[in-house]
Amino acid sequence: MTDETPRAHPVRVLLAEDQGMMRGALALLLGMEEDIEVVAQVAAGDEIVDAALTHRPDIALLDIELPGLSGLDAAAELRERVPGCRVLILTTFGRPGYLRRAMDAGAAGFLVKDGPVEELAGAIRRVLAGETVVDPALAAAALSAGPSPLTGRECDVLRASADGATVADVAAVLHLSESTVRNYLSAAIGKTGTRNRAEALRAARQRGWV
Amino acid sequence: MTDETPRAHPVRVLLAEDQGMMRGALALLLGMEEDIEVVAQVAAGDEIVDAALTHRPDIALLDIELPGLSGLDAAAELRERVPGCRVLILTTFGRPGYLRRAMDAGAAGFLVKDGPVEELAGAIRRVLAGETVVDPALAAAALSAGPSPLTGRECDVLRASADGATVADVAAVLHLSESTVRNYLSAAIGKTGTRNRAEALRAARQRGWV
DNA sequence: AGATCGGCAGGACAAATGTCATGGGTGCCG
DNA sequence: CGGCACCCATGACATTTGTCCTGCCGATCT
Repeated sequence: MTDETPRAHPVRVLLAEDQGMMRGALALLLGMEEDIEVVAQVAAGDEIVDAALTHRPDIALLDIELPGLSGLDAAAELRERVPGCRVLILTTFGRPGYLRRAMDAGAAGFLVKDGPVEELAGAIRRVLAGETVVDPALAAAALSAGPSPLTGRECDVLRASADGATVADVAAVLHLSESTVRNYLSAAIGKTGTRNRAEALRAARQRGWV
Repeated sequence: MTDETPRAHPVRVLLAEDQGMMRGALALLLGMEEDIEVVAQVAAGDEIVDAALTHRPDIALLDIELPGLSGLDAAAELRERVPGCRVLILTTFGRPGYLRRAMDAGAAGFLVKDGPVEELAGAIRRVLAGETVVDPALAAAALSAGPSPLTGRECDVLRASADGATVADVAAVLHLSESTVRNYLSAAIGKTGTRNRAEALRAARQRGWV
């Protein structure tokens, strides 16, 4: 609660990452920095907001693929309920669509795990200084991808069609008629410019439309 | 250079991991241990053997999903060409089939990235002491899965059917007739006890049959 | 030599999938 | 109010996919 000059106390960081080894390694790594302190670590998306409310971090470092709640959804919720906390997304996949959705969710930065570790602490400091940290190449790709042309239902059906689920399966899960499911699927295939569900799902994921 | 008690020199470790952040963090982490020295880091599977030949590590810490050559294939090659080097597999996915194939490839240990970081250094020491390090629950699952009933061609066709490739696509890639492709696919679906290619591929992957 | 297994292919058939046209219902916006 | 987009549903249709049966070839084992 005592904030005075630029950097009175170390940056308080919340770390959300499901892989134990990665989480531990990152925490150790960040802990070695003079001006950074990892105040909370969580392994599931639905623990993020609670942890942020109790530990009041300056920055939340969020993975996207998390059990419970996606890091992107958690980011959106953080913006509302813990406004003082900036969000830095740290993810395996540099999909253009992820970046788009991260920005929509109010993230202040977007890092891929491919980069060197040294980038991380720097990105945290830059985000805290008010900068928006994004890989320029990725930003370009995200812009060229455009917004999603898929309707909500088309998304649902596409998602439910993963892993070899049949039309009947999807219809049962979503309480739709089989005809309707096929219609949505056909629409999604058309909009993605692909030849079948599998390709459509792949394309939609790639562009962040699901 | 300074020899003390148990070991004359620190354990020489080769680290193969494609995610830069993970690789860097692990290297830093292991480097902090007194008795461990990371002598080489590579990001691609096809660099592993070369690096091992030049740096002569005691242990190779290998991810499975790597560009170029899979960590499992690299492990098999290491056993042949760098016999003094033990292999410890470190992977995201605790699929039973991965474990099976790792053991077939002559790995001395199998760790999942989910576990705590502290496990890692301990596992390295235990492997070096001659132990075989495997998660017991995973070992049980691997045994219950049984060996692959799929023939070589059935595997090929299944793999080529990923991501929505059509029968015609697969036939073209593998230089087969469409009838033949459908026959293999049908056989694979039957042997996996599934309903279509997508499920068959999923099941086969899960059990390590591809 | 005969039996067996795997690779390869063709045909015939049923089931699942994808396409299209059509229509009704809702809510939103100009 | 009239469009407009989205949701949901039918029915008809072409295409793709999955199943089954048959057959040929070569390698391997007994």
